Amino acid sequence: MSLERRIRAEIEDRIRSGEWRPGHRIPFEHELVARYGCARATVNKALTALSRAGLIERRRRAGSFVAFPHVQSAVLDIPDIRSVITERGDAYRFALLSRAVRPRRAAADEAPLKPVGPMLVLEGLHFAGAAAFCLEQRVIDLAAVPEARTADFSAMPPGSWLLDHVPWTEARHRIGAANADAGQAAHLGIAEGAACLVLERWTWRGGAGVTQARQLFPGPLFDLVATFRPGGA
Amino acid sequence: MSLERRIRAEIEDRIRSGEWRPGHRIPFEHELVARYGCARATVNKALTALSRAGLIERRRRAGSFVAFPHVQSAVLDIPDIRSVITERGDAYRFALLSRAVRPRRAAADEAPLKPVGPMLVLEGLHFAGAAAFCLEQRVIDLAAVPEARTADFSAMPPGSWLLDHVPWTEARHRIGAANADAGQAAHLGIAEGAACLVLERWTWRGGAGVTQARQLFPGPLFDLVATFRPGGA
DNA sequence: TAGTGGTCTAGACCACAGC
DNA sequence: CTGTGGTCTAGACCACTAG
Repeated sequence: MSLERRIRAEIEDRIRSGEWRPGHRIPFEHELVARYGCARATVNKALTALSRAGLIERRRRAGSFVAFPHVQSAVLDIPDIRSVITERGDAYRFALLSRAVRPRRAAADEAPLKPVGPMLVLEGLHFAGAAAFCLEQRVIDLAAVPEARTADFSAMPPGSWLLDHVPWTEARHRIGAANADAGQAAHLGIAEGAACLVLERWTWRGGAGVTQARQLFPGPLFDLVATFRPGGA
Repeated sequence: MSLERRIRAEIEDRIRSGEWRPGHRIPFEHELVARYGCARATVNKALTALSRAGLIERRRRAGSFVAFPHVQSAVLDIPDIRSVITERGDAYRFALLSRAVRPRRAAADEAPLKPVGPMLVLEGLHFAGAAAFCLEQRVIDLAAVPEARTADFSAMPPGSWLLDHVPWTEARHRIGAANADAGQAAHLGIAEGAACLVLERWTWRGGAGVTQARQLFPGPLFDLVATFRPGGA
């Protein structure tokens, strides 16, 4: 453990424990330098990291203060489906349901994918053990990824294949809820109309749209992840 | 713009543009020191920041490399409801629907709130203009926040009130989907059974549970936010 | 074993916000 | 003004690891 991490951890503990409440002024850099007997750069690095994490606010001439959690903002970590399943101890499997090549993109929901060329349209199921975990509908721009036309998606999920072949540089996400239609419900083994969590993802590479994925997770509550971020903007 | 930010931005641009593909070795620190004519600490700070952001991976004796987006992980930013609404240009309003004090916590869904004392149970609606935007059901531990017993929640959302009175130090979130029941549907002005996005939040202060909130957003697709994070774990 | 990144030092100058 | 944090320098030693 580096000294910088130790300084950071000790201050973070005092904040999280409530010993230093929001608004409390934490020691000046030169005071911490004296306390730890180190250079100011080391103390500064620790405090800068705490500031980036939103735990403290720093003001010139005034000092550093425990941040007020002004905004109820938080960050949800969306992990990879495969790792979610395997880390729960279940066996992961992907099954392709359908595959088609469409001459061009549909207008509505694929708007972020700019090119108007042939599109590969896939539908598949992610399994956790024997149970369906996620229904995935995916569109791949064949102009951006011509190799996808001959790729074998029968066992390998398209997301993983794409990662290996066309590393993305940018992604956007949308999250929401939708009632499962009859076909989706049958695939997922749930009742028609049951609420599903919907995760949509668009992926670009160097400004060019690569793929769009729409993933349905059967509810009622999908435990994603929890991350902590106080302060915020 | 500091020199460190400039170095970081220039490298980040080359990665995001696709000029430096995943696996590409970026210049050694001493090469960047020569290129920018600065100290190694400055270059190191820039590269360390890129490494933290997941854009590059650093290996001793080998160098720094553009990271492979191994994991399809991403981060969803969950903003404050009020700011979401006002930033869309709508007027924000909160209306309290019900208020009650329950002798102790219910067993099931409030498990993370450890204390078994009296609980304040609130239900309210967040409005965007005239339309219901979010139905909130909240439980406040009166042992942790005794002032809440006499607080006026008729217009001020409990989340904001709590922020002012009991700044939290830790929060956990869960996200999912649920079918609106008859009562919820009526409040939200949607059909019974319509899929809603559900956001659950537990808040602690110094290890003691403070409050639990369950928020229903009418679907179909709630545009939360999109953040980018390549690499990942 | 040689060269990389990880960390730290003991200074320095500056911008800026409180006093 | 004065003192804080923001940034940078020109070194240094060390741990690790790839060759």
